[in-house]
Amino acid sequence: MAKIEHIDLSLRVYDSLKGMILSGKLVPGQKIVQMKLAEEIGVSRTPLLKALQMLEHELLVESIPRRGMFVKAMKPQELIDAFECREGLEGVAARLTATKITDKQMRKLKDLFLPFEGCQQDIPLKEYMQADQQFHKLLIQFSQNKVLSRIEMLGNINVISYNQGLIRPPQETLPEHFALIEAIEKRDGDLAEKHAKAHLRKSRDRIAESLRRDLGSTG
Amino acid sequence: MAKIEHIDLSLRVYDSLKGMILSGKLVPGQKIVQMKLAEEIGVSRTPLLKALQMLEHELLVESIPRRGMFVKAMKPQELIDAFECREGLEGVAARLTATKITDKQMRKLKDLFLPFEGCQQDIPLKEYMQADQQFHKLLIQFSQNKVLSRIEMLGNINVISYNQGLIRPPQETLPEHFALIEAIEKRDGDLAEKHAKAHLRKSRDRIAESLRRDLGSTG
DNA sequence: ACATTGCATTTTGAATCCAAAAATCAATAA
DNA sequence: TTATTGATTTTTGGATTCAAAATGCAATGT
Repeated sequence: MAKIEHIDLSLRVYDSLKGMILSGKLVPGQKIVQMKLAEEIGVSRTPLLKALQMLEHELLVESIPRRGMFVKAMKPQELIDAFECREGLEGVAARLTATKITDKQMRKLKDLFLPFEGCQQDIPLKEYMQADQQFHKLLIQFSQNKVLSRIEMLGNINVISYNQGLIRPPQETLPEHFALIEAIEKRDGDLAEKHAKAHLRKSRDRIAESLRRDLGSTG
Repeated sequence: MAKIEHIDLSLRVYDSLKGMILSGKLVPGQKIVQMKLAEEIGVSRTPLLKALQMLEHELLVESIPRRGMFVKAMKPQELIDAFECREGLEGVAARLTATKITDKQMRKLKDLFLPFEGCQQDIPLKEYMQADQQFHKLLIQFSQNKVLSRIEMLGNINVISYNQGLIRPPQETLPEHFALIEAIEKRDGDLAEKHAKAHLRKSRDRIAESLRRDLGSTG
């Protein structure tokens, strides 16, 4: 007999909300009035609140006690902070993955960027971003480190950067991805960590640069 | 006029519960019956649940949907995973701190281990552990990375290891702390990261070793 | 004795209710 | 006109209630 999945309401609300935020349907900075949103989704405040708390840990929602919850508007400095964390964590992930990865998993990693291998100039941004996203996700998954997998924040940083127009061009990052993949294929943990960190370091620098420009123009 | 602090009930419950868990008053593996515990603390299930969810993110509580919440009993492998994460994150923290630390903060770091400088053999374990704990906390604080500071899990790993008797002797780790402090004082980010990572690496190895012994005897 | 079924109890997840804090807005004073 | 005060409404945090799932247990059959 078929096993019926009783998925918690809060999880469904979580998925739905996360989609709304990442897609921009809920705009950054916007106040979330619990009763209104709950009604809109068609649930009570209880599961909504639980979902919001989850999203808070993912840097997608910000809570100010006794004031309310807001769709998080990440400022450049905080994005930089997040990239610094990723640098440490994905460095670890790359090292671990390099020592543990199976051939089948390796295949999966490599396939991700195959569609873009030929094109020299016109890589479709959105598709590339999704591949990038998936790549980093798999890197962590293949590391088999359960604690690492639970640091949810990691997965959103790319989309947030993308939404803010703060990403480097694919022509620049694609070779970096290939370099990392190559190091992993060689099962060279040290080198994999080095490439992963350098990759994220450069993305961080890109944001830091635009932060300096902003400060220069406004302050 | 004095500003009255309206601290949320859930935060008070959180503090109280965290103390109970870390001190061992709530024993690992034990099921948490929400109604019973709420009654014991003298609140309703609402703020208790919020506190429990916070503690889940800190690896102190485990939730199994539709089954209940349990005081987390961390298995060696998970502890190893956590140390691997710390290795990445505190490596970053050490590097950042080395570039940003003020003289006053430097003083604070150095003072932590002064009480143990003289003693060759009989360093009081508990006090040393607390200094260690505080040291790693300050390292992250001084890095001024807000995202890093929010990864709450980091703070508990030391106490958990201590509770499980899985720590190296102070005679071994004290020099490592001094080496890290020295690198920071020289404002040498690279070296600070190297020392921080090596320090945690060794602690991880210590746990991995005991895991191998366990497996050897039971499997 | 041991496994299986069905019933009663407990406990979780979700909805609702309530009080206190915060936001809104109009009336008043500077 | 711009602040300030105070009443009104809204919204949050917490308590309570309710339904459905999980657990425990006893009765039954093998």
